[in-house]
Amino acid sequence: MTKDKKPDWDGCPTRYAAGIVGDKWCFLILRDVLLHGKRTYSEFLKGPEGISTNILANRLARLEAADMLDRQIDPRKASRVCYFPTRKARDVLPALISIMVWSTKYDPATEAPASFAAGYQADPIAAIDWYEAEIDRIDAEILARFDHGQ
Amino acid sequence: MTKDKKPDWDGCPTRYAAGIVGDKWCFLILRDVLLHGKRTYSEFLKGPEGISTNILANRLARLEAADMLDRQIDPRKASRVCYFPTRKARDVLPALISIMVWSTKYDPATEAPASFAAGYQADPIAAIDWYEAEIDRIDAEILARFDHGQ
DNA sequence: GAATTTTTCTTGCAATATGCAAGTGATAAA
DNA sequence: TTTATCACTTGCATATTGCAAGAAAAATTC
Repeated sequence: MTKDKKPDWDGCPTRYAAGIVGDKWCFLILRDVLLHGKRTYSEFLKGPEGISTNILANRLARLEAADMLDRQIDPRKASRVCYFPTRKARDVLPALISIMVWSTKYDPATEAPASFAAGYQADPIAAIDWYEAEIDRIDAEILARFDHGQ
Repeated sequence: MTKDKKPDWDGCPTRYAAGIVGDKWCFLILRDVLLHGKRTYSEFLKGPEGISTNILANRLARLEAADMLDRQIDPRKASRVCYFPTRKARDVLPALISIMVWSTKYDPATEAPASFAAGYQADPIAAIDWYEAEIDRIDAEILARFDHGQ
C-alpha cells in the first residue's frame, strides 16, 4: 500500500466478509469446525450456545453454498454426514485468531489463558500452522475411517 | 502457545467477538468509522448498503454500549453528533484488514486492488499504522472544529 | 427380523427483529 | 419568521428466529 494516499475503493471486501461470517451462528460454526474439531450435525448442535436445529441446518447449507464447508456422507455409514472446512474456510484462521486475541484483551470474563495471545503475538505464523496441522490431523483421521471401515 | 498440546478453554473469545462484530450492520458501521472516516449519523445512513434509520440508531447505541464508539455532541453546533472510534474499536483493525485480505482472495468481484493485499502482506504493521494515522488525522480535524468554531 | 435408537434434518407456530415510510423535536440557516 | 437540517422515533407489514414436535433413513439391539 502506498503510504501517503488514501485508497479510494469502496469497502466491498468488508461487505463480502459480512455476508459470509457477519452472522453470529456462521461465526460460531466456523469456530467449531476450525478450532474445536467438530464435523457433524450433532456435534455442532451440542455446543454451549444452544443453536436450534432449523438454524443449524440453514447455516450449514449457507456455509456449504459459500464454499466454506464440504459436506460428505460417510460411505461406511450413510446416516453420518461430515462437514469439512474448505481451504477458503481455513484461510479465515488468521482473522479468526486475530479477533480472538482482541477479545482476550477486552473481555473481562475471558476464559482464554494469557499464553494464547502471547503465543500468537510471539509467532503468528507458527500459531496458525499449529491450528492447520490440527485440522489436517482430524480430517485425515475421519477420512481414514471412511476408507477402511469402523 | 505450546506446540504440542491442544488448548482446552472453550472458545469464549469467539463468542465475545460474535456478540459485538458478529452482526452485519455493526460490522459495516465499524468499516465506515475505521476505514472511511465517517463519523455522523447521516454519513452512516448514506452508505451504499442502505441501512434503515431505526436499525442504524439501534446499532450505534449497541456499539456505544459496547465501548466501541464514543458519542459526542458538537459544542458549537448542538444538532451535530459525532461517533468516534474508541481504542477498543481501533484495535479490531488488524482483524478487519485480515478478513478484507481474505475477501480479496475469494471474492471474484472484489473491487480492492491487488496492491491492498500485497501491501498488507509485505508489512502488516506499517499498513495498520497507516490506517491508525488516518483515524488520528480525521478525529483531530473534527475536534479542532469543536474547539475553535466553524 | 422386529423393535428401538441414532442421525440428520423438516415443519408449524409464536415471538422477535427487520425494512420502509412517515413523523418529531431540537437546532440552524435564510 | 419561515424553511431546512440533523438525529433520531414510531407504526406497521414482512422476514427471521427459537422452540417443540415430527419424520425419514439408516444402524443397532434384542
